[in-house]
Amino acid sequence: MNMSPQEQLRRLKRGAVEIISEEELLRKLERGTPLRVKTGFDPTAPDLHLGHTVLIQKMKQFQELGHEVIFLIGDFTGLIGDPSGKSETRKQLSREEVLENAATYREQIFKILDSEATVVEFNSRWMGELGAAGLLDLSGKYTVARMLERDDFRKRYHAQEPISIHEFMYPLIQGYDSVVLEADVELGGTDQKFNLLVGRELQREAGMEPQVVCMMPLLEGTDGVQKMSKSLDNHIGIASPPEDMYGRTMSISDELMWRYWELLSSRDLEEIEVEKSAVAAGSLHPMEVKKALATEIVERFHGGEAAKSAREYFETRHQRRSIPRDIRKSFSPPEKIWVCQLLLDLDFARSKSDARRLVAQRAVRVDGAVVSDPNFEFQRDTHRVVEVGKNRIAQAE
RNA sequence: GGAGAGGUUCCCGAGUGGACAAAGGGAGCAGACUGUAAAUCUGCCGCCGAUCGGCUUCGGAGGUUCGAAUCCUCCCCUCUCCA
Repeated sequence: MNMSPQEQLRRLKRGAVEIISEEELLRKLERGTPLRVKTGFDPTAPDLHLGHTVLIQKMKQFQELGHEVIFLIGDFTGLIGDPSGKSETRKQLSREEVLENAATYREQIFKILDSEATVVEFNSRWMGELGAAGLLDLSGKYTVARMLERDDFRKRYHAQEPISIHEFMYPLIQGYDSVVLEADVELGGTDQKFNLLVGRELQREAGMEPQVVCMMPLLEGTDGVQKMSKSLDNHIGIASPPEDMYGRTMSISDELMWRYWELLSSRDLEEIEVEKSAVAAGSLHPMEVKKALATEIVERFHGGEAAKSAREYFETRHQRRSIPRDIRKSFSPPEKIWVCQLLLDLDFARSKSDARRLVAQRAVRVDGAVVSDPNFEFQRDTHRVVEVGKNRIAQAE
């Protein structure tokens, strides 16, 4: 794609929270040769969700502009676990697990990126060779005081929480990756700022031109408060079934919806603004706008047909509150079975006690009728569909 | 190495011999209300074919006691100060 450096910069800026620095990026773009754009991913969470796609979309944009995108799987750093999260320690992954996760990653990421044009790297490739001496040398390049500048470390330090020495290695290794890969640009979430900047310093020290860092916002999860993450269960997975994806999108608040539009949709910002004011003026129902958003998202990962049927499913199940024709989950019951046992078998309840509670709370329905007796028996010959709350439904074969 | 403070259910955090399956908050689940919105309100939130009752839980292992999350012993882990 032939585009002036200025125009490229303008496009690349969209959605980015901060670029350090824009001038440097412009200068790099002016060289006219493809830039090496690095983005690192942890190998422990192969289930990508919409939050990740904010970053991946940006990678794609670089790719479309003719730059070389490097998808780095931090299999070595994965052994440490990025300290930015809550979990201090992370279990070690076996070689097989890492490879398996990496394969899942590829599969998911190439729904968005061009697999031909993407370079996939593993940092164990050079970290393995670095050795203990090399690692010591690397750790000599930074000081404890500077490490404690990192917000996360500082907070934990002041809160008198444990910080293991090896956690300090994470930013250093990530920075070293940039040195090895000779990255011109590194993409990351705003939470990566510290690590990204370490890369610049290590490169400078190695006599290289420091990478430009480009930070993308962290997408809030469906709860609208915390960042989207699998462990908080506020995520929308890009591999999750269309109905689920659609439903979860619909459950976000109206305010959050605009954020999703901005960060996830390919629609023009101006167009989004128009809709926003129409909703504010009352001439457009927010639900309709949200449905369009949900449709666009499902479409991207599952195609138009799936998006359409997800919408239908949603309308039947939730808006009309009737039992949809197409139920994903099915089971083959014995002649008769105690409801609580059935709920447990279907994974609709954690335990029989839990199942009993659900019945007591009038959350359980069989063929649309509320079950109020905890001793209720599900009969194969007369019953068909079991529901718990709004989201759990299964039918007998 | 020395001195001190701690480790409680998914998370935070109260509880220092019985009234403790363990306060309170958060998360989660369900119900009401709705646009499956969000917010709000209400209930639930260890397990057991069980509204009684039984069993398992308070870092780990033992012990004292009619009775232990609470007392004692040893061990493991975290933090702080001193070295």
